[in-house]
Amino acid sequence: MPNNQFKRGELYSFMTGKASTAIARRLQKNFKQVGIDITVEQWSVLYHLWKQDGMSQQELCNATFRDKPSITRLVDNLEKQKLVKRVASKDDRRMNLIYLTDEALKLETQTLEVANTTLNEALDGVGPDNIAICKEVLQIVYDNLK
Amino acid sequence: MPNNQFKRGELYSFMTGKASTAIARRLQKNFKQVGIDITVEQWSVLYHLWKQDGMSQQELCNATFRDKPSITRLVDNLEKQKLVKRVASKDDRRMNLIYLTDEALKLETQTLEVANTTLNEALDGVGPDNIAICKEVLQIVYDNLK
DNA sequence: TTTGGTTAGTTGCATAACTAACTATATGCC
DNA sequence: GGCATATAGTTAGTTATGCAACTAACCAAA
Repeated sequence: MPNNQFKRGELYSFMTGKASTAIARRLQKNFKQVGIDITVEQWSVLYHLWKQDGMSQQELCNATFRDKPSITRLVDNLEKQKLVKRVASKDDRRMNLIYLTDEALKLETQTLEVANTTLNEALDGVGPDNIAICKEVLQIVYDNLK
Repeated sequence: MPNNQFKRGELYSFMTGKASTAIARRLQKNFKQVGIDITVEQWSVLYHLWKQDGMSQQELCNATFRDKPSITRLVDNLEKQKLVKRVASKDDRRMNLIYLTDEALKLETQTLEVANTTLNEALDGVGPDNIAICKEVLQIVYDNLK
């Protein structure tokens, strides 16, 4: 049973994710502005590798909420840019373990600063309580649908 | 001056829009399931045309928060599927006015039902007050960055 | 009326997404 | 061991996005 009914005008912004598109665009622009030449999607992969280096592609799929072909190509492109290296696992030769290069390790601090700046631009004028509630709602939405 | 500082773990979900990705995927899946053969991006264009038929491509850019090439191609594909027609404006021959076909008019009610269902799936377990706050926050984010 | 700037739309190129089909390796059961 | 099945990753085809460069039409000022 539906717990909410929406008037037609209310559907749209929720369904199309304008806010998250706007954040992604701004983040991309801010990367560019400080001379960081990676896409936001590549950043999302690096983000998880900074937390735990040597993840498999499948683990990156789960972490980034992307499918396998997407990760294959993101890793392809990151490899081209010499930011990661594929290493075949010795335990299970089906698996590639993805390792950061020194180059990529250097990007961590710099990109997190840019991400922080971007988020502050985005949330300017929003109170901390409402940010918390919004995060919570988005988490529930994700859990409901993933 | 930043009004919020984020711990590293808090950045990610906001920046990558997992929730909106999940909603878009589910909406796409639900369209497919009831035999509606359009992409969610095409739906977002039709959505505005149902409200106001005969918009120009530039107006669709503003309404859908997409750039001009994106709209050009979405309209290309919608035209291929015989859901819209480009009509050169008589007042200003640079402009294309985009008109819905009868086929597309029939889709309105059906897709809005699917969208409503999808949103109810997404927001299951979220209280109305929190939904309102979340919408408000996302609107501010959008306004801050657009 | 001509020139220069602006606006509407298109095209080309690179990256990314989803689906489906594929290869290769691993695993479990007989 | 051998076969069926599952898992990890790749490839191919279609759609979509962002950016930059382009054409065509409009408009305003000299």
